[in-house]
Amino acid sequence: MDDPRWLSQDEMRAWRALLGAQHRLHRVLDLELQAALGTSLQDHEVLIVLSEQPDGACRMADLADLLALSRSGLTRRVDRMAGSGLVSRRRCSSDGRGVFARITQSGRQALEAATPVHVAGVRRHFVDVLSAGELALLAEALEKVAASP
Amino acid sequence: MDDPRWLSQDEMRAWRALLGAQHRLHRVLDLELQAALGTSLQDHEVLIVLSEQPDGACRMADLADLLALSRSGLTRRVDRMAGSGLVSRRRCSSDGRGVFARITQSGRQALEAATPVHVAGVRRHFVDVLSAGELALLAEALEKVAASP
DNA sequence: GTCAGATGATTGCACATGCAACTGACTCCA
DNA sequence: TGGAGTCAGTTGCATGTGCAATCATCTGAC
Repeated sequence: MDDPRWLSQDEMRAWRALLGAQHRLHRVLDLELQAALGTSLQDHEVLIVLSEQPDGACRMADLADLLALSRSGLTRRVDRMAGSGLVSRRRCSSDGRGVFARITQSGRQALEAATPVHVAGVRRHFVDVLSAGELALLAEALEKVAASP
Repeated sequence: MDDPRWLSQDEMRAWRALLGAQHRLHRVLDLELQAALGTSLQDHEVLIVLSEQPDGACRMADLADLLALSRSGLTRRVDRMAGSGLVSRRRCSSDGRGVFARITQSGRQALEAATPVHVAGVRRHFVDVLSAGELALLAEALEKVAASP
């Protein structure tokens, strides 16, 4: 129990539950979105983040951080999404190296169409399974984990 | 707030914290294990699960479920690990289609060597960031999420 | 006994990802 | 002004993954 080389029962349970919950949620939400609208959860996440930025645009590096994605991964995802017309690229006027990814009108429409499906999924599989108190504590606890050095 | 088409502030926080925490943990634990011993977190997870099975062996399909991995993904992972001698395959005597994956002696040694590093990482980045009460509640809440239909 | 259908595992293929190397652009100091 | 060092983004390459198709085996009905 106290041996730092091992985890206690509760610690192990919490650890495995975290792994299991995340995997299951990501998977089922992606499938639901695909089935309903043919759009991927990953594209949807890009659209969500961009739609929250001023002017719907964001520098590539910042976007990669917000999405917890590597730079090269983001380059290619933006490639694909630009190909489908969901986002556009724009050079940064003040820094010739920089590029903004920007959500397009078509991207906003796709986002609007997908959001009800996505939110319903998050509710059904996550929010509604928990009480308000559990949710609040979960948020607090996991924010500490995500932010810890 | 009550509009089922949107998430409340707290719900959104909890949701994003879950995504962020999981991604960060998986990434940092994998890097630590790679740096310390050159073994991947994924192989390590296979070894953990197998070592907990009676006789250190498990049917492929069951193992895939326990690891939250697709069947084909598991086939290939076991291929690789068998190549490194960490696990072995054995046909099931009572069902000619079935295959057992079994942890080898070398696999147990690798597991023993990696466990302190892995456990220390889980402690540092997850367990120690939270109180005992938070951990218990987290476990309970996330188990509900992982198990919900 | 045999054949149709179900089941466990594997393979073909396409695709998303990360790391490392690269390119072009910026900064800053001599 | 010019050149070294840094930085943003992209590309080459290797790898890991899932879905669909496939193969071998089992099961049950006749």
